[in-house]
Amino acid sequence: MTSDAIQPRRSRRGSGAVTLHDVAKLAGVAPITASRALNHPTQVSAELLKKVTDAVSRTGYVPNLLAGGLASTRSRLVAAVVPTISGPVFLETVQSLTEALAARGYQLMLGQAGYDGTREDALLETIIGRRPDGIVLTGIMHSADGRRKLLASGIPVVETWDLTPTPIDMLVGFSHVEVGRAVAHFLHAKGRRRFAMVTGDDERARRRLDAFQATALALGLAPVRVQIVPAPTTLKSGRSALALLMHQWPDIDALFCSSDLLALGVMTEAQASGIAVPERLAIVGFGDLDFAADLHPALTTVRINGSAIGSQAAQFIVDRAAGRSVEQRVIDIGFSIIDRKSS
Amino acid sequence: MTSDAIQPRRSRRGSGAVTLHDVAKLAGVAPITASRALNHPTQVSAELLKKVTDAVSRTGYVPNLLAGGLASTRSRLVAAVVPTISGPVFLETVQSLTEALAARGYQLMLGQAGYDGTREDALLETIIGRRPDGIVLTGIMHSADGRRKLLASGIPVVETWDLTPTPIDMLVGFSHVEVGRAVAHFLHAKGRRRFAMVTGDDERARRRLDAFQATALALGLAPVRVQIVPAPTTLKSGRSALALLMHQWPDIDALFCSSDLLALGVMTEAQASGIAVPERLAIVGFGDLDFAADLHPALTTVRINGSAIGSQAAQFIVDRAAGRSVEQRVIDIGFSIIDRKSS
DNA sequence: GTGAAAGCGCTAACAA
DNA sequence: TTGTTAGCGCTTTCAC
Repeated sequence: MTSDAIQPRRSRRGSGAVTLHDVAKLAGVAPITASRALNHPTQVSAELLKKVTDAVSRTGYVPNLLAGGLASTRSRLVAAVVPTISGPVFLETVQSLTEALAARGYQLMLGQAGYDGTREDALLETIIGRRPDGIVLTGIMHSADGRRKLLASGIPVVETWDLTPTPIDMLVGFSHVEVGRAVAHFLHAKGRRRFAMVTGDDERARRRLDAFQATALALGLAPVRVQIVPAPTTLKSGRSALALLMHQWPDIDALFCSSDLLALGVMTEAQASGIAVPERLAIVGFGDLDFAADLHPALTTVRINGSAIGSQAAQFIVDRAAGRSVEQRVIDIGFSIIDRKSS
Repeated sequence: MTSDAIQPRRSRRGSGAVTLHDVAKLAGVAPITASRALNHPTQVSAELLKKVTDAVSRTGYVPNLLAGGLASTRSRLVAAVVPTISGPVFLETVQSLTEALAARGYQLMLGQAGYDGTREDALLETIIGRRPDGIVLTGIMHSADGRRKLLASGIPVVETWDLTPTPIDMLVGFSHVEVGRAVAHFLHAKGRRRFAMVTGDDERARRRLDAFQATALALGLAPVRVQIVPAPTTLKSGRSALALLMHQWPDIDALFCSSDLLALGVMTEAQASGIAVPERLAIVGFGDLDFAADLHPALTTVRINGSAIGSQAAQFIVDRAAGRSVEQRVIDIGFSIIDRKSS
């Protein structure tokens, strides 16, 4: 297995893996020079560079990023916290974040906090312990204690998917209140008058609900009929929510769902029980997931540009790491209502 | 912000964060003793333990895991590689892996290799560079070069979601060939005779296809009609695949889809174009995603116990890290066909 | 049960 | 352009 040409150093400690010292020795240079050749190739002569890269490929050297991070206080690691990876809502954000970071030599580590926030503190501890160059928070968080820990850590933090009045550090999101308002106006303009909402039990969805209700009232409509379902939302809870709603208030004519998955459940139930969409009931989702455009009927939904959120968050962190001062710390990414057949 | 009681050490280098030295000084003990108190509380006196934990909470100390990992050659980090996190197939596995590892003090770092394997090498390099205590591979990988790198790194590797004849190290999966066979027999037993398959363009799905075809032939049936779609599979590609299939071979009576998402697309298209499911066309999916049971009609599908895969993979790695020798290195987790209304 | 010394593998700072 | 020195913050080894 191991080549006879290479004599691994033997010592009481250490992993036994090839180190920069081995590479340097083989190339006939000092360790720091090998380090420079690899990290700042422009600062060394072409000849030396070649000797070092040769030595690297001959030994199969893989830099120890733990050691590098410790010495340079730059781990090239960014942590992202999501409620759960099963929730498809943040996938687009995480995906674009991963790519934007990878392109700049950073790596993403994903943490799941759970919707209830139980693991939040333990998670923060392990995250901060890895000394990431940035932390991206999506859609949750905010025990006072968590805020304090983050602040104390001195690590750049980007909050996303919301606009809070008091951001910890940087922020890229949109207004959930505006979403609720806009959807109410949208449905009203379509001639709908008896609104209902199915919403997951999380804080942001509730803010959309509140604004949706208030706007309906302001428009002189009947009270919004509400069905709360546990987070994370599922197709199943959408189905049963519609069944309950139709049983209690058979005359509703428009339904705003707090996620596209709920909307899919609602549409499934509607189909199974012969409720015509959109004729009898207009349906609006939230998230504009992959499948929304291809449902039958195609789903009207609120689109959030998750990619933009991810790449902007990456930009924030990379700028900070480069020592550039970020003057615009809060970005409102907005949203749009995609008008399709279901409404 | 910062308490006046604590004087952070000033030096030319370092992050300025609270270190174990600071904690030790405040507690009036040697650094190594503070380290013991935190990592092996049973080895120190109760009195000393209290002094140290007090100092920790007063300073807000968060251990630097980079330094710890470097010194101990145990990073308490496990890397998982998936094709993409948008593919819902591996979510259950990743989720249970995360939880099983977190419960044992390990953290998961997620890497996306892409379905084409372009980023595979670069990804491996960064992963190995972090010196994880284990690497879990799901559903992809296997350039000869990648195998070599993994082998050379000496890091425990668990391959999942497949049974390969020549595993790199450890393996927990199931036979895709058996799946293809079983589904063919299942549909045959249901009285279906003219099979079709819609399948994503990835190697494992193709192996299921091959077995499905071969078994159909062995059963004396007509050739399986096949529609290949690009990976990752989507609802949309399911819709258009069914449209194409029905156009060319309107008499097919059973359709095996390589993912539940494809099946959902197929069912959507069937509904949109008035094809009765299961009367005229039986549909079988793969994955048993969350939503499968709640579709209308409920989706018959192949269930893989993703949680079991994840927790077994975690067990493998933790055992290895603890120095326990793993004698059973290959585990066949099996699969089952969940018989619902769509067939 | 507690501590001193040494070193994990790398890079910042300063020289030459 | 290259090298020397001294650490980054922690844990191992060995001694008391």
